[in-house]
Amino acid sequence: MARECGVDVSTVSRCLNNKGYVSPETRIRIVATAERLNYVPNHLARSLVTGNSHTLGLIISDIRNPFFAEMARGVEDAANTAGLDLILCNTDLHPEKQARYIKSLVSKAIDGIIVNWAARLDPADEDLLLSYGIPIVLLNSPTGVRKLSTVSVDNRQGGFLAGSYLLKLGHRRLAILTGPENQSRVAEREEGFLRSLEKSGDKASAVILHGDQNFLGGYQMGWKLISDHPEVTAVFTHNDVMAFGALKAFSEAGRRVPDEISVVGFDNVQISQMIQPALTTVNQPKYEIGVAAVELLLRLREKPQPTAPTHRVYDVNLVERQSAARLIPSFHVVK
Amino acid sequence: MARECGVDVSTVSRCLNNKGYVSPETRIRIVATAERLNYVPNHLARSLVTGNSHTLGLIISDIRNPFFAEMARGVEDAANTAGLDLILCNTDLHPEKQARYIKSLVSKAIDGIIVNWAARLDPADEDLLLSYGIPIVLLNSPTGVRKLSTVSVDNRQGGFLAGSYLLKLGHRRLAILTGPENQSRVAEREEGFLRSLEKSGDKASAVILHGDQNFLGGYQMGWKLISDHPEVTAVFTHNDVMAFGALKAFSEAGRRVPDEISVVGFDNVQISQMIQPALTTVNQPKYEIGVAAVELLLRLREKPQPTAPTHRVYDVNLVERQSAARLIPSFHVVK
DNA sequence: CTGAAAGCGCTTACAG
DNA sequence: CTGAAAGCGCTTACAG
Repeated sequence: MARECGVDVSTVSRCLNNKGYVSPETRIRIVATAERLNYVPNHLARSLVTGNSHTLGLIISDIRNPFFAEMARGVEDAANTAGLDLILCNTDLHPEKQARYIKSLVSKAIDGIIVNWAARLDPADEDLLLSYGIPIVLLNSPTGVRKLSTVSVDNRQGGFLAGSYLLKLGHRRLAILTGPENQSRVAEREEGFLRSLEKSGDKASAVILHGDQNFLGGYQMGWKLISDHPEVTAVFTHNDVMAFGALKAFSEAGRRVPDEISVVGFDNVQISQMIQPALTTVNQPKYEIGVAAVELLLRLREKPQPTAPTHRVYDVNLVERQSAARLIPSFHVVK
Repeated sequence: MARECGVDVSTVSRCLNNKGYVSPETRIRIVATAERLNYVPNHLARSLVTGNSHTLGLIISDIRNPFFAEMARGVEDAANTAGLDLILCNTDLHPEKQARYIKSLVSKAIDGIIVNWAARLDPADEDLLLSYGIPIVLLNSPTGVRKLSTVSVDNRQGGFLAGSYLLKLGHRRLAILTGPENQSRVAEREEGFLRSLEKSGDKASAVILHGDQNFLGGYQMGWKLISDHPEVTAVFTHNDVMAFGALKAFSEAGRRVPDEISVVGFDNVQISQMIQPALTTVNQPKYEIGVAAVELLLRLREKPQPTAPTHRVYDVNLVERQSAARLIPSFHVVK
């Protein structure tokens, strides 16, 4: 490209990057030949010199989870706007897979990593991550985060909103279908829900079932609930997909939603408005979370490294649809 | 790292890459210091020399579409197994955005690109793509592909299966809710469906509605169908999400599925089994398509470039669930 | 305003 | 078996 044009590579470099002086005539000539040759500069070589690869890494459990797909789209759009590419990594929450990915990203001089951390985060993990010297933002707040920045959602508030809403509809026999207790998210949503019961002063009670955080888990717990606790009239699930599972179980068992049993989910994934009845659920700003994570990353890249971590917490809100309704006493099944 | 250990960088390189001779003693020493220093080799520098970046590009319209999410997961898993990272690009089917992404990937010396091509593919496009000298695999077969390899699905067969199935259930007044006619996929599925009607010999007829290929499009066409063609008892949609939209419209209109109207979708995305009634649909091996695309890419990377393109076409199959049923004459609404 | 030189951190023949 | 040398394709001060 340079010899084709009769100038030095350094001149081409200055020209195409718009830095340093280049005479108008040479500029025109260079741009013209670049176009003619369909010249694509080698970004790798540039990265090796400048030390930044214009690439971001996103580490999540599984892109097939619509929650992550929506968030990933926010990340990708924000990255793209900033001129960065996005490397996608699915860990299935395996810490070893996560560690492998991080190492691979670091070796590619990645500009930053956004990660939905797989397990508990102990101080040693944090120090290791920090030692790589690249910006890192967590998409959740695993217990124990002290030095890394995070973007998350007010899970307690979400649980509280769901509980308050069901109480307001007149329900007193409630249930929570949720995931493994050791996850901070799970614990927080449950806590918020239970706090709404306490605050109400009514003698409302809640059955708590733990299971897998997916469709099948929701389905199984749905059946278990019906057989073990037929008195329950309202259910809060840890996420939307579990709500879909519960809905299926209730339908198979002949329990009509929302007439006989109300269901409130969490996430507000796109499908929740497509199903019948449309799901009442706690909305998380998934796309915005993705965008915010990129923003934090870019800010970390500017500042000197050992800066105080930022924690951005988004509010959630309840989206009323058709899966929850006022308790009709006549429909109330008594054991 | 090299001086820390008292050996030359070239020795470190040979050792860590397991190529060339390294004495057992030095090997041990090198591995030990590498571990102690938590040394991560700079992959960028290596790529600059070897000319391959161990990264793949995946270009699709939108990762939030569950069809692509499932395919993307297949791509990512296969890439990961081969030691490659995956760059994700969402184009929203904008050709300019697509072109920008491709250029960016090429400049990063990407090992290959998998792309769900956005528009028609004319010979000039193909030549441009080929000129980059990197492996490229298309995830669809836009009309006009001659020199690029593709992985796709037998869309005609899918349409045919759906049509035959509905005919077998006794339906004679049918409808197709589909997307814009200029897309080859759309045309093929429609063709296959219509061929099943012709072959049957029955005097069956099909209403054809065109609209947006998403939930809203399916919803709108669902309503339109009910008001303009109330005699129709069975519907085939271009994809599952459109089926969800139609289902919602039918439900709102008080038309019971499958008793009064049957619905068959296309794709078999995970949610199709979660909804009520579970969707009968034509299954595409989405994950396998993603894996196959990576395989083709790797094969292209081995062979000398101007090799004959490969076209892998997957079979589809009908998944019977609850949204389609035998026509019950008494339920048949006559205009 | 432009070219020559050094260097980014590796790999790869090639001497020794 | 190991080191010295050249080079991957750029960028970045620095002369001229």
